[in-house]
Amino acid sequence: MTREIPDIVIGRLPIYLRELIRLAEDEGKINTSSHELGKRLGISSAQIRKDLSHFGEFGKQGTGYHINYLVTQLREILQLSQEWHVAVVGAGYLGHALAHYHGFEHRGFRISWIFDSDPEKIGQQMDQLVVLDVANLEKVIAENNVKVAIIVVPASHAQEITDRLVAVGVRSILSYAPIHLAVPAGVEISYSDPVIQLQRMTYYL
Amino acid sequence: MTREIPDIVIGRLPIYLRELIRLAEDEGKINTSSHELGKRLGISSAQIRKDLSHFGEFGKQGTGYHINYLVTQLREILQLSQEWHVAVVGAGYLGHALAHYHGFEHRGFRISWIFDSDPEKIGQQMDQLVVLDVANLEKVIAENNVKVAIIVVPASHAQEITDRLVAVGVRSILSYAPIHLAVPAGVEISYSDPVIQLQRMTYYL
DNA sequence: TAGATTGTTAATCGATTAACAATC
DNA sequence: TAGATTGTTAATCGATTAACAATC
Repeated sequence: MTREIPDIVIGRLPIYLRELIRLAEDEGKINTSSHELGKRLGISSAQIRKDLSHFGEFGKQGTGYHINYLVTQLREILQLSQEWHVAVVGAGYLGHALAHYHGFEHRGFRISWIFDSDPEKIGQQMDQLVVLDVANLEKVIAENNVKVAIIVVPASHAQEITDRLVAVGVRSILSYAPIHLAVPAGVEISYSDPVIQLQRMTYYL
Repeated sequence: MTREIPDIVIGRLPIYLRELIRLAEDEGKINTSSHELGKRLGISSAQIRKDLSHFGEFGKQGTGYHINYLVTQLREILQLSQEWHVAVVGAGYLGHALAHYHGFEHRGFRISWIFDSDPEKIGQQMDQLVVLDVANLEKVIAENNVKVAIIVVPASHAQEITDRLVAVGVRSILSYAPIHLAVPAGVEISYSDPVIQLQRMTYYL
């Protein structure tokens, strides 16, 4: 019987991973401790050790964690050893920004396709990509066995696009549309709506 | 003694607000219930009632909630009756997308300034705005008593910009830089890093 | 009135933290 | 060895849910 690992724990692993890479690459550190990592992230050292303990024993008493080793382990756990090809749906300003963003590199993802329905945009070059007709969405996704997509279409079209993506096998969706989307069990969805984030903060002003 | 309302409750209020507006504007509904709202958002009706109960009694037994009334109340709670002027720091692709995004309208925010350090970009028109020299950041923020900012600069500059914003009075920051930022108590910070969100989802693939 | 739904209480469930033996 | 830090246990803390009297 495999223990069910809490979602909230999974959600912190990428944060640990990002900071560990920063420690190694930007600061040239070889080792770190749960205390050091926690201090930098505003997370208790106990929580970091507890989170990691769900997956194995990665540290050594007295010396802490070898950063490169822990990075490798976290990448395995999160299935980031391979590179995931990502489809972006919507070639507006935000789709444009995503197509040009280099922050995906070496972090497990590559934007490989971008779709739009506007005849003016279809065929246009965007960074390394050419904007494809969204009419071919199903064909491209299915043929390439795409599992990850980013939705940057208007709210009015987001549910339809979601349904089409899910129907042809996409199982991880990041949506920038300001709307709650319904997805079947087994499909992960994550949202990014700047207004929602700002509205939470104005409460405290 | 005022009850301390959990952060996690505050975080759900904007979600409720967004869906209530959708119910009213897109579907013409006048009333709703915690059950209906919860079903649409994938949240239990008990949680919605409990969350709202922290702030008062907004519903009626038998008939539920009058949507417009609840919307008004939530806007008051979240301090969205006024419009907050927002400074965007960074006029790259993402800053460009934010400047053109119309999703802030009627939701409590207006992008009023955009800054960059690149002489090529300073002076350029972006939607209704002109790109300002980041050297004038402190002056503009202080003179206009700006409390809310969005950071879209490279990770390498994000902490410096954060410190400068905080020093002149900004207290709510939304950062798109892929890095954890240190802020003093009393300053709220929220992050948006698409890679972090994608990495959490690939665990389940 | 009968049916529906609220606001709230108490119980349950789950996450975080403190503490420490083990050990590098 | 002495100091440091892990992984883990138990205690604490906090959030969610079930249930229901009140009442529209």
